Amino acid sequence: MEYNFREIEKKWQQRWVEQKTYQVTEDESKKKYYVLNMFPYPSGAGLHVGHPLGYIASDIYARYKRLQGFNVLNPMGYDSYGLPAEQYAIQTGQHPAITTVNNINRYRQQLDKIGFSFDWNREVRTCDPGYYHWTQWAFQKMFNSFYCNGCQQAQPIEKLTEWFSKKGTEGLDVACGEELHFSAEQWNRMSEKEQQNVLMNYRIAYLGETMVNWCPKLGTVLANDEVVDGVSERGGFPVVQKKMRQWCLRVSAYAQRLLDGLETIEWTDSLKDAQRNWIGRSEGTEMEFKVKDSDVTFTIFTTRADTIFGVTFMVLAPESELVAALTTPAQQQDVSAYLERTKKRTERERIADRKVTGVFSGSYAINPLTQEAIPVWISDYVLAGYGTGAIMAVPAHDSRDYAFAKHFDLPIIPLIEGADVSEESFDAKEGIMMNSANADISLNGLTVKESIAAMKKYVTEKKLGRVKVNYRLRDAIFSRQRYWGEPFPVYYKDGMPYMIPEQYLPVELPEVTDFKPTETGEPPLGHATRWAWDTASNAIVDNSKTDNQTVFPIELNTMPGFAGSSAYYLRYMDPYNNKALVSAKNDQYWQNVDLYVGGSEHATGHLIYSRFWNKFLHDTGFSVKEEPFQKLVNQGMIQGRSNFVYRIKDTNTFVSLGLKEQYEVTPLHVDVNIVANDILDIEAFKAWRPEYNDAEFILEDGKYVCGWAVEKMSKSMFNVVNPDMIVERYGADTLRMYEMFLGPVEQSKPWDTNGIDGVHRFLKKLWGLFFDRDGNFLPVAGEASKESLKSVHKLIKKVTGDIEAFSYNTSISAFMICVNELVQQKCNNKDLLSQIVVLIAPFAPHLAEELWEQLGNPTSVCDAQWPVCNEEYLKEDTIRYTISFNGKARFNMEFPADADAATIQEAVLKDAQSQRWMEGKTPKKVIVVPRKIVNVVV
RNA sequence: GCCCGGAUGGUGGAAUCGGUAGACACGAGGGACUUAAAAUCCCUUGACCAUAACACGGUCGUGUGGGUUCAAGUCCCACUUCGGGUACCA
Repeated sequence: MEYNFREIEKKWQQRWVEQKTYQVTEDESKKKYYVLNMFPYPSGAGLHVGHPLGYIASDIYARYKRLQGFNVLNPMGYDSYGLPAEQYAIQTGQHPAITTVNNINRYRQQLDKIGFSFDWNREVRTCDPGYYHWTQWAFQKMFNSFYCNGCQQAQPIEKLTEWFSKKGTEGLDVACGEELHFSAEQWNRMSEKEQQNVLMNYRIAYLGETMVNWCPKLGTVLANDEVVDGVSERGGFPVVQKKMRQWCLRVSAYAQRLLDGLETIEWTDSLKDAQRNWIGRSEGTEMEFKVKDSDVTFTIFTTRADTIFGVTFMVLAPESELVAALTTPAQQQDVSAYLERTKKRTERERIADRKVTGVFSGSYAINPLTQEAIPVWISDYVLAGYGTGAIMAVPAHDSRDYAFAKHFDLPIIPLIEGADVSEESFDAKEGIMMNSANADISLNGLTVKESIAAMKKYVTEKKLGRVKVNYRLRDAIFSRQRYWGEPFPVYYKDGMPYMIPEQYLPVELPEVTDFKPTETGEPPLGHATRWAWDTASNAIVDNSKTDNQTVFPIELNTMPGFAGSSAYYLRYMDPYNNKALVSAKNDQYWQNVDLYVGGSEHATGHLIYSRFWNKFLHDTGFSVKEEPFQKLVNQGMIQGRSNFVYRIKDTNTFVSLGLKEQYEVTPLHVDVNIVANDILDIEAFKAWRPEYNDAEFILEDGKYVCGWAVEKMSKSMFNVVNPDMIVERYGADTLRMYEMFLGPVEQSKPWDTNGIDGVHRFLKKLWGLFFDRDGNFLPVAGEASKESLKSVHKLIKKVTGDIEAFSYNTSISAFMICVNELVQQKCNNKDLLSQIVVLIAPFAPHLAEELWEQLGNPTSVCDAQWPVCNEEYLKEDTIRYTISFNGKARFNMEFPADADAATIQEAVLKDAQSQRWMEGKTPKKVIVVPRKIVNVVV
């Protein structure tokens, strides 16, 4: 009987649905295991063969864990808010909700064919009001919280107002936008509006005037990680800097905890490094500089306090508030002109040409150690947003300062012995200091590291400044000028934001007919006619009723993509709960994600935001674990493998790859689906496009050989392979196994359908162990042969280890070896074959179910028990040693498995063959590597 | 520039602690079965040398150049090159 995968897969997919095989419930009697994939954005193009890679990998793990007796949560959902649906809506007028649902349905159809063990009963969609209820709720929580630096935790804002009313800002140590100073008295005298304005400086979700990445073409701001090379990640449109009032999340408050948390989770080092770099912790010193002939002082941040004796000028960022204060009347004109010029240059231009520009402010600062007057310059190589927006420049030991000094002909004082600074600066933090002394302190003779420490101490003691830690991590901008996103549950009274009361959430996205910004430049929600909040009736009402008494306009921005994806893993734990994001009970049971699988492109976006979001919820008592994703695996990208044909110039004749050098040819992409093993199906090619109907071919060995290259998988390269097609031709089990067989999960690799036959053959061969050609069922109960026991138990050990290590490709190889051995051994032992079925179940679930049923088991193979390797069967009587001379392998000898090194050594030296290789010399040394090698050094 | 990760046959890729490369699979070549095809099965397949043949054997081989070691794909130093991240972060 043949392996009829089509029938088998259809049968079992149906049965899984009917019997709710993959529905999971909280079960205190079992240990939990939570497997999660990064949920997809359902794009219009559907799935290609690369998308399911991570899902298959995690599905295998989920099924494996279930077979080991864990209660496994393996959910799936959709990140269904986003730009493409909205862009499509703008172009076609089609409502994004409709395209989104269509796309989701298409995804679902495709996913269902692959046989995942997802519990679809727990599906979430970020655009579903029942879901974004909790996104809005979390936002309000953040609005009503501040971050206490002392206790390293978010706390309710009431605690802060209480403090203010008693002590003002005295002794306050909290995360804030700018340092404010007021007394309790002053606070108590403030109007409500003034108080609200002050609180905005401390809230974790706050409205802030910030420089944003504005994309005029998309009409929206973008987060830093949505901007790539100065253009938008989606669409590739130019992005400019613009100051806007935006909702922000005080992610920066969590910088240290985000850093520390990395130590407690099992992620790859490269991913942790990427996050560390993104957070960018840097320990340094803040130092005060007096301005000459003025009572102004300003603060700079430096990591190289040791180089203070080499400061020859100071630089302010053009946007710095100090610029106005330090510009002298004589320099006013030049400075204004410079500021005007830098404003016009976009970030992109600044990075692209990297010209040294700047202007002298006219003021001088006093070096606190040398008392020398040093000029203060203004230049755009100093950023307003980092540190204090002002630096001390040490051209000898900083390449940027060096370039500036050379350009404007400023002095360069070397501070490190032996450093040649005539051509370039010496930036390395190593060497012995010189030229660094005054009456009070000398760094001369110390190493750089010692000097940094010495200066920190000195600066602190002399109150010249303080030791300070800076982070590169910025607050996240949380407003988007878009339609297709979560609306903010916020209304505006007297220009101040107020939260719509929690019990009236969710605030549902209103209908609009136009998805573009309004004519007055407001976001698309400006088109909504029913978008005002009545505080009297607590309901959304018509805009026309806005009266500034009880009815107020609602926020027109929506939330960004990462809002909905930041806590979805918690929602899967309790998706139908309408009282809470997740019940305490379910949260307590599932804890956090044990294994998270997704692309590394989210390293500095989603994976930072959701860690932040979860830490915040943890602080406020809603998530038991501080870290959301315990172990993380990055699956690699599946690239496309394009095929080419070569057309001879100005003809309709195509020449095969091997002969193309003889002609002048143009390579053209050809649909990979009409090419097999790089051989073109000529008839299919002729039929592919009308202009090729009468194409002619120059063949080699009667075949047309195509060229190939690895490129991104995309329609325009004609290299998209659809999983449906593979499933149709080979079956889902073959697809699943082949995707894993292709190489390590973490590695990026091109999709090449060519090798798939091997895996398919393997499944047929496995089937052949159960059924002969006539359809007789072969397995019978009885005693297994010793060698079969060994083959199978070797496999159990290998596969178990490999799955744990996520090394699926080697594990599939092991299956192939084992099945070959069993075929050779003509093994028909029912017991052993049953074990094979369980082992293969995570990889090829449909086939496994079918065989499991044929073996007479009444329940699903999903509820079988993972076999355990019995080491007894693996024991060998004898072990083959490789005997080498001077490191060169010469011959093999067998020894009893329990022979000790001395016995082996002696036997080898006595052996006739050894005598031959030793040529009468006496051996100097004999090394016995247990179970492997005997090396004789002569 | 900085940080991270790679480089192994015609191809995808194997190879715990350093243990004597190329597992497994594809492709290719040859053969068996078949009227034929498909399917299936068997043999060969890193390069070079040796050999009438069978058998046995030799040299070189994991991006390049050095080094450590009885032994290096694996460790160390320098470099080439390809990915990924990040970028005036003081």
